[in-house]
Amino acid sequence: MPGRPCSIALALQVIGERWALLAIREIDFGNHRFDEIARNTGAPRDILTARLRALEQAGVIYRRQYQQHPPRSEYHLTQAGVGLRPVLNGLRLWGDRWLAEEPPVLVEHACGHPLHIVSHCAHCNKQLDPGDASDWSEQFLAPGWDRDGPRHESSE
Amino acid sequence: MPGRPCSIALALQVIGERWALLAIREIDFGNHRFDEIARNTGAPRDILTARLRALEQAGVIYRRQYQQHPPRSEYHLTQAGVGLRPVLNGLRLWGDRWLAEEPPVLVEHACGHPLHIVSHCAHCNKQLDPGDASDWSEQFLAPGWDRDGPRHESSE
DNA sequence: CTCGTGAGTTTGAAATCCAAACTGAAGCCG
DNA sequence: CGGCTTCAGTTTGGATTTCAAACTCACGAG
Repeated sequence: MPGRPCSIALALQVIGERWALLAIREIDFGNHRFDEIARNTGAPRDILTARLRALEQAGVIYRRQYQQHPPRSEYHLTQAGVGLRPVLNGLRLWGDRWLAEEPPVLVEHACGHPLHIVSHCAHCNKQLDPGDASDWSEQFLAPGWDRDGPRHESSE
Repeated sequence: MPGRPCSIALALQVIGERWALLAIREIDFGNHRFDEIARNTGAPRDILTARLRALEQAGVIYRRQYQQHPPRSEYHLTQAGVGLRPVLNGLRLWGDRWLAEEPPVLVEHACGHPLHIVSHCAHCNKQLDPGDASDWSEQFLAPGWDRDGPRHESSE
């Protein structure tokens, strides 16, 4: 696991694999059972099993047994899982904007209008995004790194 | 490609593969050359080549030759690519919040304070996220679907 | 007794991934 | 000139993952 140390990379280790986010989408949708998740994502069932276990491990979802004997459980989002909604929303909006042929799926905000997210800095309340969180190209670097990779001060 | 029709799934087909988002992160960082991207992501070079080609294909990045003879090109984000920043930010913030041991990497907003994004509905300007774009569990469904999968009205 | 549902597990072939070595084509250096 | 380094890939061959489909086990209904 070389590469720049970075929470994006960290996050992707947890939810970056092929079916993970779709499973989370389904659970967030209210489809808590294995078969529903499998059907609606299209994921192979063995892979889905593996992903769900990994996501549970990572604390993104948890299992609740709703019957034993044939032990059957439902999958639910933890707080961390719910915390992925902004990511899901971001992906959806991006997909709608740049990928969808027909913009079919409209999400409405509680206010009754189609959802269009704008991000603001929580402190100064200014709108974000146009690269305004700039300078992070420097800020972002962990100590011991520069833009060209790890800095080798003396030995090593 | 079964599974629910959905722009999240669409988006993931483009940027859902293992190294895609990290490559985009690097390019957004200002590292436009192949070797830098390879180094900073840790991706195998052949895979990276494939991903970059796919992303170019998808219109997320474009190549600009900066010399011929040994043809060498730089990678840049298209508008669609820049449009992924909210997703990148979302992932970063989520990773920082739920995954990072030490919250090491602080990104500063232009206002000089640490970046903390809040999302607002562009129309009513209310803050979003706590599942407030609710009801999408219904809104989200494409025609011909209900929560349990495709609806079979008559034939088919 | 047979069928259907639900949540997996097993299987074996096919697709991917990967690290490391290799390939030109310059450019720099003494 | 002869040799080293940079850059952007390609090639290689083995390891790992993915996948669809079939199978399992334990009910519950008809």
